[in-house]
Order: sequence, then structure tokens, then C-alpha cells
Amino acid sequence: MRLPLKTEYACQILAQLASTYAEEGVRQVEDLAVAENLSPNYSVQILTVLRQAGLVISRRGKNGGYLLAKHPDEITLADIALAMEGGSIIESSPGNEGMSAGNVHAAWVRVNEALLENCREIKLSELVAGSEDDSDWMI
Amino acid sequence: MRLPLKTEYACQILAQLASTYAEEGVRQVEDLAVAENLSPNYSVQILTVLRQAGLVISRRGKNGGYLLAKHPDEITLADIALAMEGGSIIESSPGNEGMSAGNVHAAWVRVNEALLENCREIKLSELVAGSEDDSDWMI
DNA sequence: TTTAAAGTTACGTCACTTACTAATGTATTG
DNA sequence: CAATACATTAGTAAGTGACGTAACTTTAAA
Repeated sequence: MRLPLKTEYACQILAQLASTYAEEGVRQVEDLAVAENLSPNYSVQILTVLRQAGLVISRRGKNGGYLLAKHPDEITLADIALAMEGGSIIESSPGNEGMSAGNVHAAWVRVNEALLENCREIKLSELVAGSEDDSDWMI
Repeated sequence: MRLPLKTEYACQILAQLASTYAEEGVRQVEDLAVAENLSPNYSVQILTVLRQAGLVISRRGKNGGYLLAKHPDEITLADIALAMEGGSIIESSPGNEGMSAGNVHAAWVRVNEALLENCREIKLSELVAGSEDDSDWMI
């Protein structure tokens, strides 16, 4: 199954915000979208979801923009995926009254939980281009 | 992201085949579809994919049908998911020339690999309704 | 050797989702 | 109050998923 572009874009936008986290300034949508080669309009919608999930903070009006709500070490892939996708990363349907439907569903729920654990181990700081964390495993 | 119904159905059909694996007889599509409450027509298409992946064997002609190609202990969720979905379970796009696109993609590739490992630990035999394996963790 | 039962393949399709664009509203600052 | 930047909603075109339909092929049994 395909990872939604929306989720990938969210990772990129947050990584971009993380790259200037130390400077403590806001970044405007236009700026973020250009750096990550994304549509500004679409980026706004993604940022709105991220704000509602508490991952970013926005300031409106002149000189407004966005900044991370937490340190890049304290945001994980699990946080991002859950923010964009809702309750679970892999969502399986509850079943269709078939004999094995219940067991199959339960198995995928387990898989989703294990997946969440894995995603919790990848920090946003590792996604930042040029960070010292990225050298050993990044391609 | 949603687990495709096709993949869930494949699990159900295989679990159904596994439930009569000891009897060594073939099961017809109609039989399997009724037991799992699925559309017979759609089940045919799923079984075709499973056959091409080497998970089931088919016999044509009168008294034909399907049977598992391996013991239910030797088929895992990873086998099933890969058969239905292709090279990877979670497929992320290679990137869009944004600054963080490469790192984000690489991270999700890692997640997919970890996910595959988890899926390798769930055997088809555990999905069979009423099996002795299902009591401790099944809902 | 017919015949009917079964799998095989290809094509069609309709509703839904995704990834956007566009337009309008709202808050903040100088 | 005017300029600026975020917020929200609506619209849409293309793609995908989950089927249904139909014609074909193979095989066992009568």
C-alpha cells in the first residue's frame, strides 16, 4: 500500500522547520514550500493538520509563520504519521462476518502496534538534511 | 493508510485453506468464498495472484480447486502481503527534489523493512479460526 | 466422446479517494 | 486602516479499488 504523499510532505515540512529550530524564528509557508519543492497551498493544509495535532505553532498576521512546538528530538515518525492518518498507521477493516475475518483483523492490529513502536524510534532530528545523525544509515 | 481489502481477503482465503490443510483435498472457489463471506468473482482474482506467487496450487477441470502450496506454519503475513502488494508493504515515493525528500524516503524504507520483519513472525496457522494458537492474543 | 464442472483471462465500470487549485475569511502588525 | 500572512472551505481532475461480466480453456466423469 502506498504511503500517502500528504504524510511524506508533512515529514519534509517538519524536517525543514527542524533545520532552523535553533534560530527560534518563524518560517513562512512560502519559504517552507520552496525549500521542499511543494505546493504552497497544499502545504498550508498540511500545516493546519500539524498545528491541530500540536506539532507546530502558528502565528498569524504580519511577520507570522510557523515553528516547531517541540524539540526535533521529541518528535517521532509515529507522531507525524498519527497526526496525518488518524488513530492508526495501518488501518484494517473490522471484518465481514467471514470465518477468519476476526483473526485476520486482530493480526493486522498487532502489526500496526509493532509498526508504531518502530516509528517511535525514528526522530525528526534524523530527517534533517546534513544532520550528524544521518550519516550511518541514510542512503 | 488503509490496508487494501484485497490483502485482507487474501489472508482470509488462505486461512480458510489452512483450516482444511490436513485433509489434503482441494477447495473450490465457491466454497471458500461462502465460508469467508466474499464475492466469488473477486476471490478468483485474488487466488490467481496467490497462485502466481506460489502460495497456492490450483487444479483445473472438473473436481478442480485450490490447496495450499506449503504448510500453514511456513506461510507468513509477510509472504501474503508481498504477494498482494508487490515489492514492499509500505511504498513511499522516491522524492521530489525537496531538501529533505531523500532523508524522508530513506526513513520510510527503513520502516518498511522493520515492518516486514514483524510480519514474518505471524504465521498463517495463527489466523485459522479455532486453532490452539489463537487463544492468548486474539481478541 | 460428449458434457458439464471447474479454473483462467481480459475487459468494463462505478464510486471513492487523493492531491491538488482557488476563493474567501480572519487575525496581526506597523 | 491597510498590508500581510495564516485559516477555512469549496471545487475538481485524475487515479485507484473493488468489484461484475463474459468468453475461453482444461479436466473428470458419464
